Amino acid sequence: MRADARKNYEHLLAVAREVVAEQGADASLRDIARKAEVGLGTLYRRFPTREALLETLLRETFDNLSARAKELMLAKDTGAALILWVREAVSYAQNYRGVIATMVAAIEDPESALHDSCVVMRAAGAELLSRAQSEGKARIDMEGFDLFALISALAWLRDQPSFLPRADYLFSLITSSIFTNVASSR
Amino acid sequence: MRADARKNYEHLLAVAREVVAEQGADASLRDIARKAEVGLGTLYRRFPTREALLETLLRETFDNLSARAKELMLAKDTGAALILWVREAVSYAQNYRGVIATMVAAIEDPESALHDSCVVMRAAGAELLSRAQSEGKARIDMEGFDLFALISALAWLRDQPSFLPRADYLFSLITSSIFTNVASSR
DNA sequence: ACCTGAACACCGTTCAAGT
DNA sequence: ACCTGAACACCGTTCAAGT
Repeated sequence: MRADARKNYEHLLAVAREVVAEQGADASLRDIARKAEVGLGTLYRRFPTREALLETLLRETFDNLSARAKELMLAKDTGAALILWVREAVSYAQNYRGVIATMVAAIEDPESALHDSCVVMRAAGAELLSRAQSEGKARIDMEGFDLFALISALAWLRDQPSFLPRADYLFSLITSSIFTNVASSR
Repeated sequence: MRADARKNYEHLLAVAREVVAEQGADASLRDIARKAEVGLGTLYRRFPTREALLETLLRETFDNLSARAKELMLAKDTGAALILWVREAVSYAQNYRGVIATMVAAIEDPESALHDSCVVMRAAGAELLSRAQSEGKARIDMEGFDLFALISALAWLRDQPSFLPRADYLFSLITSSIFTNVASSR
């Protein structure tokens, strides 16, 4: 990449990070380009889709979560390690409002730039889950898929201002289901 | 209302119901007016906001849910009655994709046309919840607020195509948290 | 009283024209 | 190689002009 292009790229990313943090994952791309003082086409050249931009913004987050999962695989209390990782995943997602819906869609769409990262993240959670299950610390009918869904629901709840006052309670309520023994569908 | 106005109104509603069922709660209002063969201003005259339109479309749903709650207050198994009502609420929400986010926002916004209906719905659930609680059939630290949040999360999960294959399981998983005894936040 | 649609200020996306 | 911004096809919302 040429030096001037590189500079544009870096600046674009910095501005995008701010704008997305402020306006959410569906922020106006036009607005980002404008605030970065860059032509709209330049943004599209570097990030052909919105997912591509989000993926770059979330790169660090995904790496951190993977590293954290690896660490937590060594923790003594497997149940606590699982919940802690879920909490961190939700907390990261909170940085970019609305990003969770895009991630959920991406995990079933191999074409999405976010696909691979989401799959890796789900796999990391699945490992922590199955380790807890092997010690009887999590219900055995849950799969990595379900854990990803639970994290998504928790992240979505956090995104709703109405629910903010009870966000911590709702987290503990919903995660408590991981420890119930049977599927009481009634 | 004049006869011609009434006719426009009815037709508009019928078309809106179809389009929203198909495209979700954020369907194009322009598209609705176009398909109803009515000027865009006519739609805005009858439904000054998107919430107003959704409220009219959901009128019947809200009434049904209220009636159902009343019936279920007489059921013998208070726990089963609660879960059944939650299931029906989620099922109704499913008719209009994305409507749950609007409802969640509306419940804290007295200006929204959906506000009152959402509050009534939450109150209906709260009654079923507290009846179950009085018999030890639901954890006592839950409030109507939390039940509404749980229903919202369940409805949101159902709206995500990725999660469809495990939707029933996820319902039973998350609702099982209602029966856990303590907040295991770990 | 009611209806219409142009007008305005926004989008996302593409691509011809420039350096 | 890279950048720009006009062009196109869409929005939501308002409101002057018509019946």
